[in-house]
Amino acid sequence: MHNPSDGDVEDDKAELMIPCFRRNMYDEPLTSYSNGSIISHLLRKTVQNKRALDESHFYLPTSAVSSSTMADSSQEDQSSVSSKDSVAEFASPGSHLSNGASPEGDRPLSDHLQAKRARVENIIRGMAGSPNSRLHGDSERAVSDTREAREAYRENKRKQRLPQHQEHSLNAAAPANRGSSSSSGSSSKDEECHKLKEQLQSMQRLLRQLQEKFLQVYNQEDTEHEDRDGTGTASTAKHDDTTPSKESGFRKNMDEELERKHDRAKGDCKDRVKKDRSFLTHQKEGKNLQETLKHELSKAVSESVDMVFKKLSSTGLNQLSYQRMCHTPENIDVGVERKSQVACNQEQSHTEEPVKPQALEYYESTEPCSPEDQTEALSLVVRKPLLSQLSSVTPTVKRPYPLHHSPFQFNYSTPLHDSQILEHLLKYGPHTNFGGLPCVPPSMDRTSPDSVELPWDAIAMRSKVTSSHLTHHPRTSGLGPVTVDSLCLPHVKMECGDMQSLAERNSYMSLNIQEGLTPNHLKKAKLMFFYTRYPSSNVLKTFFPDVKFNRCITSQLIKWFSNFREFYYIQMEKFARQAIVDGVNDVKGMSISRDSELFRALNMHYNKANDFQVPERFLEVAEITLQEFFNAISTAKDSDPSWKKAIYKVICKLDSDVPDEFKSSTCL
DNA sequence: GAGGTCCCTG
DNA sequence: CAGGGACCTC
Repeated sequence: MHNPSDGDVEDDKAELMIPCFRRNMYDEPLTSYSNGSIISHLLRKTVQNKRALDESHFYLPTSAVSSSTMADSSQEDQSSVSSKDSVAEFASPGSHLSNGASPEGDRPLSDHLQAKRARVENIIRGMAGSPNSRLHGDSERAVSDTREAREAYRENKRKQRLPQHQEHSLNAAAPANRGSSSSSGSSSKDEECHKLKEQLQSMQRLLRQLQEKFLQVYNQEDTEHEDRDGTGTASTAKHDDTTPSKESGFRKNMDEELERKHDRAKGDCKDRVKKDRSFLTHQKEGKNLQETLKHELSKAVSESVDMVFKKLSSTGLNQLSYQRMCHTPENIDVGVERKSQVACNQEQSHTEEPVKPQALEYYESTEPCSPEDQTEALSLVVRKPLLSQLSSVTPTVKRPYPLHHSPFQFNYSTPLHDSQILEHLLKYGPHTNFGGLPCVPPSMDRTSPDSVELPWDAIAMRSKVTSSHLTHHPRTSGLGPVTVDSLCLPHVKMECGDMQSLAERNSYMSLNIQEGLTPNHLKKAKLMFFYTRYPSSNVLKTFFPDVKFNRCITSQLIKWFSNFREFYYIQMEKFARQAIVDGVNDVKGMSISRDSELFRALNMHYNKANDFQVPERFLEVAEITLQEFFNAISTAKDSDPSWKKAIYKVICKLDSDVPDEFKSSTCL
């Protein structure tokens, strides 16, 4: 495409860079928004401009350049690369102006130089120009490709330019402002634009200062490294390409443009540069300064972009975006907190000046609305339980997790919603569990799709916890303050009044007449295993008060725990050996968390319904056990037939007290 | 010998 | 998980 003008580029290098510079600065980013035709169009324009200038066909006055009016008819045929087109292209704007620049040849050569100067001035003014005209003008580009091409052409004639991405943002943000550059939006918009403009101007001033210093250094080195410009540009562009953000394109273009500016300025400011050279006598210093300036320059550009973006994000874009979010809150992963915050944002949206970029704040901040406000705003009963769960389970960790994953992780202080209790009371009934163990009977229907799968008694227990045993087991799960302890049904009995009394009677009626052990007893025994691995007969008698103990029953209970231990130790040995096979060298690597496979295996065995919050102490004991096995096996002690006995001896000392709740006769 | 545990088997 | 035998401790 450059072939037509390859031969005569050199003379007007400075000017020729100007259109390129402008495109890179403002127009090229547009291509990233999908319009390839604009690229080719602009490239053609570059060639045409070159030719027009080289041939000194005419002088394009500043006033003409600043004009945004142009006959569409002259733009329709821009696609063809011909001198004729270029003439028409430049002639048209002029012909529409009062001074009516002549198309051909009657322009003296001195005017050419004047034109150069005017264009340079235009560029400089363009950097400090108001974004308004561009904002409005560019918004038209989205209409159609043809329209965009025209508009791009038109833009090419304008002085005022704003970084493309910025305009793009405003485009998306304020479609209502689309229209001619002269049309004004609301007064607040203008204010915003004005502020933006000022900000941009200040940044541009800074940029120019840096640029000048940059040029000094570059020109100082110029004599030694003639080809440095190319590599410098390439490296700069390469550097910026590594930035994956949307800004990178802009920054890249800015840098490229600055490089070109530097070239241009080399031509324009040679005198000044020569003077400057005399001050830069030390190459090394110059290099350092160069690097510093490069850094400063890119930083300034980056900051400028950030500031503009920040500013823009606080204007129409976010008004619209968060309003959209407000209207479709379900599109977001919302807890009720967020929903309520939407309500707050909606309130705020009525004000004309959102102070912060709310689209961002929407996700980051939870402050704007107080919990009281949330409650007030959310009158739906359905949501309230969710709200209370989210806000009270782990106030500091705002992680809404499904209830059915950890049904017992409730805060003691959590007020249980009446409808929730009622729902479960109706669903399961008090008899379901009150007559049995604190845990859910195997036969219990737990397949309810309802998120609250825990038995009603467990729910009821949440609201009131007695808890002497809390002092015994202060450590709780990391997920919630409720320990396994609160799970036990006895809480209900002790604190739930009539209903609990009913359950108690039921319990006695159903269990006291039984002489044998029931599945509920077995389940209770398994849960007790989390606290004690070696319960004495007395302990068993204490915690199974509803069992008529005889030798057989005692033996059976003891046998149960023996079996529990067996499984426990088998698992420990298995995992310890596996760890050794896997190359674990240090016993410190043998830890057990609730995510551990070993824990899951144990939990599956002793807490199959997973409706019991395993006490942290059990994890500790299990970890110690595992480490004991690990040490014994890794030191080949397992060659001794009775090598496990030493381990048993250690573990049996780690028993904890079983929570008093297990003693309750209503438990069994 | 009673009580308890471990180990094996089904 | 139960049954049963071997073994240990008191």
